[in-house]
Amino acid sequence: MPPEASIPSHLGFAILGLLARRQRTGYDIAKAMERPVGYFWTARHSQIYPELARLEDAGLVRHRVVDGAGPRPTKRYAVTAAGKRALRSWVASELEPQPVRDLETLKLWSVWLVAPEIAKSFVRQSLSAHKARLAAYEEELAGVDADTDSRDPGHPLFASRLTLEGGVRSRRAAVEWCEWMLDELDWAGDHHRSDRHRQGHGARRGT
Amino acid sequence: MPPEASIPSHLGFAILGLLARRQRTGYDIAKAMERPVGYFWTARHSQIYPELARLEDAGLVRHRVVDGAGPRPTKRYAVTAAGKRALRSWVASELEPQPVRDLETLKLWSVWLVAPEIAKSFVRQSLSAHKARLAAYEEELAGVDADTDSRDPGHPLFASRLTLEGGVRSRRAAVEWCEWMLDELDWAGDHHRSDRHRQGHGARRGT
DNA sequence: GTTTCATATGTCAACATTGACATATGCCGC
DNA sequence: GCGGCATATGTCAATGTTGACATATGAAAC
Repeated sequence: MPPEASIPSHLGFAILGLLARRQRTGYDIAKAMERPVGYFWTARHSQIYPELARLEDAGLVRHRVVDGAGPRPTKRYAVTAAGKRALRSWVASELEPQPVRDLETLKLWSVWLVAPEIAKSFVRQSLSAHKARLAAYEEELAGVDADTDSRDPGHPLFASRLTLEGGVRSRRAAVEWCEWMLDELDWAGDHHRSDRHRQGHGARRGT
Repeated sequence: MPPEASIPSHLGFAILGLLARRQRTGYDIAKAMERPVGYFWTARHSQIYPELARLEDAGLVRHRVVDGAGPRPTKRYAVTAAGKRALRSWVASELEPQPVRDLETLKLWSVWLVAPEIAKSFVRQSLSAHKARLAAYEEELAGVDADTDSRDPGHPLFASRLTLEGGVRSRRAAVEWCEWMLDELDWAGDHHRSDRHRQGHGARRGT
C-alpha cells in the first residue's frame, strides 16, 4: 500500500488531468503547461518535478525510465488507478470559489489617473492580446471540432471542445469590450477637452 | 528623501489604487478586497498590513492615527505624491502577460472522466455562480452609470464603469457558454444512451 | 446579561510560485 | 567544428499567499 494519499494541490490535479489523457515525461508536462493546458493553468518545470515526486509518493502516478537525451535518466509518468479515482472524485466535488487575480482589470481600474491617449494605448494593447488568443483558440477548436470523438462525452476531446468553446466566447466578449472602451475614450477625450479649461477641484470620492 | 522606492508588488498597486481614490484604514482596504476590488484582485488582511508597512517605507503612502475600536491604534492611510506618480507610471507601463489560473476550466478539462449527469451538475454550479456575479455587476454598474462623473475620463467612476462593463460582458458570455454546455451534454448523454441501447433518435440543433 | 458581530491591527508557519543556477547529449545550420 | 536549440531533470533562495492564532472594545440581537 502506498502512503496515505493526501489530497493533491491544484497543480497536482492539472498534472493528473494531463496524464489521464496519456503518459508523459515531466518535460512534456512542462511544455503542455504552455499550451493547451497553459490556457487555463500554468507552471514551470521547477514546480512540476517536485509535484510529480509528491504524486508518486501518494501512489497517484508511477514512472518508468526510458531512453532520452537529458543528463539524467528520462522518466515517463503514467496515472495509476488510484490517481484516476482521485481525479474523478475531484471533478465531481463542489467547485470552491477561487481567488481572482486579473492584472489587466486592476490596471484599468486606475486608468482615470492617466490621459485618455495613454488609456487608449493601454486598451489597444489588451485588444491585440485578446485577438491573438482568440485566433489561437479558434484554430485549435476547428481541429478538435472536426474530430468525431469530440462528440463522445467520455472522450478527452469532448472536454477539450467544451473548454475551447468557452475560451472563444470569453475572448470574443473581451475583444468587443475593448472596442467599446476605445469608443468611450474617443468620445470622452473629445468631450473632456471641450470643457477642460476650468472647473474647481472639489472633494471627489469614488467607490 | 525616503529610502529608495523599489517597485511595489501587484498587491502594492492594488492598495495604491484604492488609496488614490480616498484615504482608508488597513481594515477598510481588506474589506474593499472583497468588493469591489475583490472582483479582480483579492488579499487577506494578513497580507495587507505588511504591504502597507512596505509602501510606507518606500514613501508611497503615509498614515495618521485616528480614533477607532481596535485593541491597537487605528491608522488611516493616504497616498503620497510619490505614490500617485508610481501608480500613474505603472498604469502607463507595458501590460506584461500574466499567469492564468482558472480552476473552473481546469476541472472542466477532465470532465470526460465522469458521467454526463455529473458533468451537468458541475456546469449547473458554474452557471449559478456566473449568474449571481452577473447580477452583482449589473446592479453596481447601474449605480455608477447614473452618476454623471462616470463620463469624465479623469474621474475614478469612469474607470469603475469600464471595469464593470467588462465584468458584465464576460459574465454574460460565461452564462451563455454554460447554457450551451448543458445543451451539448443533454444531446451527448441521449446519444450515448441511444447508441448503447440501439434506439432511434431525433435531430439536434446546430453547433 | 450574554452571545455574536463589526471594528481594527498584527504575527507566524506552511504552502505555492518564480527565476536563476546546474548539467549533458544530439541535431541542425553555417 | 562550433554555436544555438531542443531534450531532460533537478535544486535553491526569494517572494507571494493562505489560514490560524492573538487581542480588545462597543453595539446590537436575543
